Amino acid sequence: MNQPLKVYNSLTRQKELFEPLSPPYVGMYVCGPTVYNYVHLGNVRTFLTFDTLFRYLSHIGYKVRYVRNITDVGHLVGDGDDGEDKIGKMAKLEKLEPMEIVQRYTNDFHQVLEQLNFRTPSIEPTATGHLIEQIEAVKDLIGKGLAYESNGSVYFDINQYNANGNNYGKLSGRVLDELLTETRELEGTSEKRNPLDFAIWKNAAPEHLMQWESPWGRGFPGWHLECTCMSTKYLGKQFDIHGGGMDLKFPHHECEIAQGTGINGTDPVRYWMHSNMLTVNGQKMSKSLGNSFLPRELFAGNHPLLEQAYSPMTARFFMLQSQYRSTLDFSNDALKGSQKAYKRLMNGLKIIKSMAYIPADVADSGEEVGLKVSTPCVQIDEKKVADIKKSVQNFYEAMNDDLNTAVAIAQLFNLLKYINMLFLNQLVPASLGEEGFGLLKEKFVTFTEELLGLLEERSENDAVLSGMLDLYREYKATQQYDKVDQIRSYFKAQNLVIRDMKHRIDWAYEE
RNA sequence: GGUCCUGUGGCCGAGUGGCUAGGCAGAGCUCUGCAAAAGCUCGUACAGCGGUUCGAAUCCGCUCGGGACCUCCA
Repeated sequence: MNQPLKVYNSLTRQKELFEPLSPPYVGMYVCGPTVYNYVHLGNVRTFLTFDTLFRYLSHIGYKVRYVRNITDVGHLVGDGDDGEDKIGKMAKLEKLEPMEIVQRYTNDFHQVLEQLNFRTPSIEPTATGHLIEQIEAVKDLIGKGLAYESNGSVYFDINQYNANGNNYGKLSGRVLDELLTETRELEGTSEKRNPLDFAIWKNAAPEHLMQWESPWGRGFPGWHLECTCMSTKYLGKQFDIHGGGMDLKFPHHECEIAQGTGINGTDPVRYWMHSNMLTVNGQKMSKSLGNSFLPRELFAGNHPLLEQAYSPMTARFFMLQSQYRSTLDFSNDALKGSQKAYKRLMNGLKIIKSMAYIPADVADSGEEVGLKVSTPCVQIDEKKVADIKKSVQNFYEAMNDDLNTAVAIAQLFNLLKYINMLFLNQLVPASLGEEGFGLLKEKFVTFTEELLGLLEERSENDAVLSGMLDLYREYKATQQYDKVDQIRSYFKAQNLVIRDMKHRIDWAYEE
C-alpha cells in the first residue's frame, strides 16, 4: 500500500500498477499441485514466486488472503476417454487407496515447502472437499446454456460462450479458428459439439477409482472447474491476483476465465501472473522429459545431474537470483556460485544481528566494548550513509518493478559491503550515525529474512562454538599452533570457519 | 505447421536509447604465525548482418541458434 507495486499482467501483456479491488485486502489464488507424485524442483519455482509476492504484499501493508489449492481428484493422463486418471493409476500401481496417495504426496509437498521456508497459505482447499460446489457450477452452466450433457459427461460450450460476446483465447492469445484446424481429435468420434469444448464433468467407467454420484450419473469433475469454484468461494466472483506456471496458461487458465465469466457474469481475475520455467541444459524441467529431480535429491546430492548436495536455502537463493518471468537454467556451476553467495549473505546477517550501535565517544576509547580502535574523532560519513539509503530505496524499487528479486539481491550485496567493513573495523558504527546504522541493520535483516525468506542454516549450538573460540584464543596466545589447527579442523568439519582478524576472532559459515 | 518468448563477458543472471547491475570464477594490492575472510583495484560483454538515430547491446528488418505453448504438466 505504501509502495507503488507494478506487476506484469499476462492478460494485458504489460506491467500495470497493482490496485486491489478493496484495499487493504488482497485476494490471491495460485494453482497448487496435483498430488499424485513428488513435486520436483521446477514445480517449486512457481510456488516460490508467489510466496515472495505474498511476503512482499504483506510487508507493504496489504492484508492478503492467499488461497493455494490441492488437486486431489485424479485427472486424465490423456485427452481421450480411455485415459487413466493419474491418482487412480498410482493407487493401482502401489496397491493403495487413492486417498493414501493423496495424503502421501500432500505431506511430501508440505515438507518440501517447509524446508524451503515457505509461508503457509491462508487457505489450502482440496478439490474433493468442493464437489458440491462443482456439481452446482455444472448445473448452473447447463442452466445458462453454456454447457451440455453428452453420454454422462458435461462439456463447456465454447461456441455459445463466444456467441454471448466473450472471447475464449484472450489470455493465451489463441485464435479459435487456428486452434480448430490444429486439433487432433477426429471428426465424428467425439461427444463434443466442438472439439475445443472442454469437460466440466466426466463420466466414469466402473473401474475408475475416484467417482461420485451426480445428476448425470457417476463421474468426476473436470480439472479446470475446481479452481473456479474454490476461488469464487473464498475470494469472490472477481478477485485480484491469480498465479501459476506459464504452462497452465492454456488451456487451464483460459478455461477458468470462461467458467468464471459464464457462472458469475464477470471476468474472474484482474491480474494474471505467470512464472516461467526452470530449465535443465536449456530444456524445461519436466517429469516426462526425465530431466527433473526432486528437492530431496537436490538436498542430498544423490542424482546423476548433481555434482554435490545443495541446501534448501541455497536452492531458494538460486531461484531468487533471477526474475520470475525469465526462464532459469539449472547447472551445477550456477548452484555452486549461489551457495557461496548465499553463505556470504548469511555471514553478513549473523554479523549485523549481533552488532549494536556504538556512539562515537565510546568507540574512541574502545576498551569497554572490547575494541581496540583509536579513531581520534568520528564524523558521519555522509557519502556512505547516502549510499546505504540509495540501496534501500533501490531494493524497494526493484521489488515494485514486477518483483525483480535479482536486482533486489544486488542491493543486499551493496549493503553487505558496509556490514563487512563494520565487522573488520574498517568502518565504525558511529561514522554511519545512529540513523544510518539503524537503517542498515533493520533493512538488511528485514529484506533478507522477511521478504526473501532466507534464513541461516545451522545446527551447532552457539554456546559450544563460543567455548571453542575461547579455547582457540587461549592456544593462540600461548602459540600452541597445533591445537589452534585442531580447533580449526573442528569448525571445518561442520562447514564453519574461524575468522582470525587483527581486532576480532569469530566463526563464520564456510563459503 | 500455428502462436509466442529468447540469444549479454569463463559461468549464472539484471537492465536500459547516451549514466558501474549483482553473484561466482580469474589477476593484483592491503592485512596476517600460517591460513581464511574482508576491503580496494583490474580485465574480458551485449549472436551475425543491415536500417532508424547526434548516439543502440537497448528500437526496426533479415539471417542463424535456443526454448515454451498448441496434449497432463508449475
